[in-house]
Amino acid sequence: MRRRPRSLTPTAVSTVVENPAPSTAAWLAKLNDAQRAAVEHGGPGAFAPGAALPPPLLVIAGAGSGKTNTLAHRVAHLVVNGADPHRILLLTFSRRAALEMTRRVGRIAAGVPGAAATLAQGLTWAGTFHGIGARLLREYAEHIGLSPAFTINDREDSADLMNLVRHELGLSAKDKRFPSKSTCLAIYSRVVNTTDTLTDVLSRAFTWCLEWEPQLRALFAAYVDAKQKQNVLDYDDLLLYWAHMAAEPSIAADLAARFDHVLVDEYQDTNRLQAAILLALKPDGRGLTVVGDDAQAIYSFRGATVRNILDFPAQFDPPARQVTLERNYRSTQPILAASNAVIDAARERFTKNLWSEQVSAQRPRLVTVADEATQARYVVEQILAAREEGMKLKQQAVLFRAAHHSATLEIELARRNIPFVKFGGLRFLDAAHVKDVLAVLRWAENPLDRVAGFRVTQLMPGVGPATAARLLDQVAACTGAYRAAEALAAFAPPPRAAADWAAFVALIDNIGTRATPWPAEFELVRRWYEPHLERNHEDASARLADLLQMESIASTYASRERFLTELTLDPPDATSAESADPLLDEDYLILSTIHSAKGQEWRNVFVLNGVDGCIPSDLGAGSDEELEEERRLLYVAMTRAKEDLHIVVPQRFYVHNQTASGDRHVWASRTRFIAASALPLFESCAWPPAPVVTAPGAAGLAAAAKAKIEIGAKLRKMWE
DNA sequence: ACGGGTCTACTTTTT
DNA sequence: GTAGACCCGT
Repeated sequence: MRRRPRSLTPTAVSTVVENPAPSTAAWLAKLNDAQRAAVEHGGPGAFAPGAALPPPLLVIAGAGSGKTNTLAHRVAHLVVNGADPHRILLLTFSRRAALEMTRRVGRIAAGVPGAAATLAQGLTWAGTFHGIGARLLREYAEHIGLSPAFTINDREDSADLMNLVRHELGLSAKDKRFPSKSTCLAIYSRVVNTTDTLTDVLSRAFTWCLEWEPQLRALFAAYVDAKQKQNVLDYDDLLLYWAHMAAEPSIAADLAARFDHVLVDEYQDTNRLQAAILLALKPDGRGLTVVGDDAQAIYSFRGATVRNILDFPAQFDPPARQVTLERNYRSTQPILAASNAVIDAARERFTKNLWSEQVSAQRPRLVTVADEATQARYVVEQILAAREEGMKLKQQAVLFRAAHHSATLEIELARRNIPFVKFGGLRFLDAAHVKDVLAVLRWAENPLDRVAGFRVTQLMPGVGPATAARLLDQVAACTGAYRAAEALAAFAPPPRAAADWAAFVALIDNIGTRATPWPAEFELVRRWYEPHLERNHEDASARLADLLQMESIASTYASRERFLTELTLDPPDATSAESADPLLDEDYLILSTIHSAKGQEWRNVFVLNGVDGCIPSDLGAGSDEELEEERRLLYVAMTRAKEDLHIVVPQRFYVHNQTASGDRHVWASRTRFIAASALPLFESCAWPPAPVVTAPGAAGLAAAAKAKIEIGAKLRKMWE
């Protein structure tokens, strides 16, 4: 599980010096010219409330060019020059990035006379678009017809609700298959985030669903209606309500007046809705700074569009100022040369090539191995060898396109007792027992939440969908403050649930009336749940361990509402080898999807499965646009490396059930993004190295290799 | 109306 | 290797 600081407040240092910063600030001396230009944009003058805000600024920051550092310095610069930190809005891509940024700003400010004291109060508005949206919506809820007690559905919950609605509309009729719940949600989400029409989205990305357009439209209308009746929001609503709120004249002025400066990180991965929010907050662009790199845009599947960053300057009159950071401080020149060769082939781009002064004789390695098992052994041995030379496991990372690509490696790591933490892929929160307990808490928080209620009531033996639906209708019909408990007490339980019913009602009554304070409430729920866990699951003890772990996490949140909201918006996104999580100071290897590796760096980086079919993914090679995004994905992976980079190419890998023919081996070739002309930039080798042999033996080997290739071609033909 | 059993179709990336 | 839809016995 991910470890994270629990506080958003930067380290307070009690230096109180009233002097304003000197005009040529010494603390900016370590920045290069371009970085300093970005930091000081708008002039060294005062940014005190009431003063004219600086014009809009776009910072194009190549990989490893000190982007985070530059942004952090800019925030510190604003504060040093009189800006109120409570009136600075800092939007980042992930919660992790927000914490990192807040920490850095605090650290920089600690070294600047006068700034530390101001910043000790904290940068209160730093977070993701979704997280900040949730906070603002709770605050303004009553003005926009929301109850402030709304709960937030994560993707799974949203899909479940979509499914309930789909059944109610009778769309699960079986003569012709209707798109699955997650497909429906994906379509809906894309319409919202791209601000395109349903017709456009269907014909561009979901052509096989075009015939269902009228039904989908009706489904989405009913879905929106259900969310409103139940007082729940999904992820997209956090942006959508915010955007509408910001466009509402009566609220817009108030909202815009709260923030003098708005800074956005990873702007290349924002979508049109997010751009609309920014424009509503800062119509003339004054006070607005966005930072990003179009070469690293990898989230278009989520509705992000690189047009946001490409079109940013011309959006304003006069156009936004643009500063480009091209000097890379992260990687050696050979790693950059190879990365540049990959991204050079991209169709449309506006950053230039990165350069670095860090010389190295070591080119990135392109390692051919026989299969995935050999790939795993190669990676493990290289990692251990590097550790022998003093490189900690934490300074090394293994990156891959899809979460399951690391399965073979994970087994090998476990076998050799190498601790690791994996980012991306399956979530802790997806486990049934975790969802059960969270559903109880969510239902207590919001009795109208039908997905939660549905789940909770069906934990009772003998209660299925029909009984649950009847019960929930009665809950909705009750008008009292604690309607769930009231309806439950009045409900005649099915015979099989009779024995458990009293305890159930007592629990819901207790937590619904907040009779037990948080976090003791969590323990109460967990104890109530234990017998049901044992009844429903074979491996109850392992699952109970998860719940106990969650209980200790719960105690670090101030309230039930905070716990639920934070957990939904920032789920623990890492899993470790054993259920016990590595101690904070223990050394462990990082495994991560490329998407989750964004913004990070390691001394030694391995990229798994550098083959066509993985990067680019078979599923992502559909259109030119998707293919370009896959190329950028490889670029992002490569530019994570500081000193050593290994791209591993298994000649043969295993595919699970992609077709009716079932599981099978596939003969793979090097990813198409590393063109033959780029090969000199790599050190190509095979592993394990071929044994040194005498001349006759070598001839024999050459013949054998030739035979292998012919067989490979034959076997490929079988499937054509 | 529940719930256990079986069949089938599908598996990227995430706030 | 699994989640969801469907069937059927209780």
